[in-house]
Amino acid sequence: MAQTSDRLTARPPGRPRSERAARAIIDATIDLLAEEGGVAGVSIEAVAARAGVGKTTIYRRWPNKEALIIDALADLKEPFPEPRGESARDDLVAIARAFVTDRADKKRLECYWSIVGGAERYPQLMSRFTREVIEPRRDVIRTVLRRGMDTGELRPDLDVEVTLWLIMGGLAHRARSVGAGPIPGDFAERVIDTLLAGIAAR
Amino acid sequence: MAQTSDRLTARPPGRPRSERAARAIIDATIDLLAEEGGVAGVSIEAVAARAGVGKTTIYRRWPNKEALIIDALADLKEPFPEPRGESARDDLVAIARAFVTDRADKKRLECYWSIVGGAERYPQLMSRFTREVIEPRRDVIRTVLRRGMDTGELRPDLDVEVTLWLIMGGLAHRARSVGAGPIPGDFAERVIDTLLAGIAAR
DNA sequence: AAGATACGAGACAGAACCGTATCGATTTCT
DNA sequence: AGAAATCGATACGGTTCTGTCTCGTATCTT
Repeated sequence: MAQTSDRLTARPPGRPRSERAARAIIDATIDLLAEEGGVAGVSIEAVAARAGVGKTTIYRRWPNKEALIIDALADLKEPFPEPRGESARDDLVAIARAFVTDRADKKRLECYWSIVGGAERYPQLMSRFTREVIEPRRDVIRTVLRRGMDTGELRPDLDVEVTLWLIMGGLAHRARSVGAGPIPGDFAERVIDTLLAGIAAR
Repeated sequence: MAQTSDRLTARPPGRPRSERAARAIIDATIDLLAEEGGVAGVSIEAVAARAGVGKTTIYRRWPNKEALIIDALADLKEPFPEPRGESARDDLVAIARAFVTDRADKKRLECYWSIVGGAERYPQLMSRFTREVIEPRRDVIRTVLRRGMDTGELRPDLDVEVTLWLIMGGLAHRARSVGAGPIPGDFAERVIDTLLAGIAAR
């Protein structure tokens, strides 16, 4: 058998594509998306310049901006801390605190706002981001809530979906509101505890 | 005294500026801002075309896009229903319901997302919008919460600011998440009641 | 060494938009 | 009637970006 027909080591002829360039392009895309505060601010030219790459190198891999951003989003979905599962409150506080302080989560959140802001214009981007980044995170919170309902720590008749919107909406909003000053260190705890205790007198 | 010196009726010579054109420009700006999902989508050329107006007519009144949008935002601040004040829950539900269903509030909310999305790029726009549109609304909710604390309907040790973020963040997020389907008719009540009762078992 | 492909750089035409300028027509005051 | 300013329309040069193409160079396989 000729070596060229080995299906495991088969490789197209010529110089292989640079993995390094691909990484630089993805990174530049995410950074720009987070910084520019909108999909409109991410131009192929800006990505190429920041990545130190020719435009050709980008167009060889992606047909247009939207496809590039869609692929880049996959980069934001990965790491996620598994809740310890000892107490619903502790788990929620840990998640909320990461949401507010974690650097990776901060970038994620900025990309979130950039994409949500242009949701009408780029619906594919929005749905992809929702499916790959947001929903998995919602699922983790959902699991924590369900476990808390099972153990009796949370109300058995809890409205899980509404609670999800309250937690994520409250945190995301506060994190974005620059004018409101820096986020207090205990903000995450206060959100969870307010939600746990309720605002009605008893 | 010559008529021309009458300070009340004094008017510069020549054809006066068309009030009708000004309205059409403002309306077109708001509509575009809401539809395009971002400040970037609002171009002077698009505004002129939609308003049926020459670009000159816009530039005669505003020096650039940002100034135009800032003025246009004033249009979103006006009407606001005064809470009835009989019960904190009823007031909060009324506000939340308006937030989710009211047509004017819907447009307001879309403009909100457009502006928040580009907050880094247009900080003036963001701060103006916060001051003129968001804060007054927060104030109304704040008043309702304080009154509820006074009457004993709400906890005396309520964390008002956190509660504000939870309410507005939860509603705004749900209203924006297109992929999640239409908003259930009872969503506003469920948000307020979940918040009132808390999610912890008792 | 030869062939194939990718690389960064940059030229290119075309599109969109900015902000200014000019047009003849219109509206108001004197 | 005449002066003054606005009107919508459109032309203009300048900027930014798109997506294609062509350089000369670099890196692979055979």
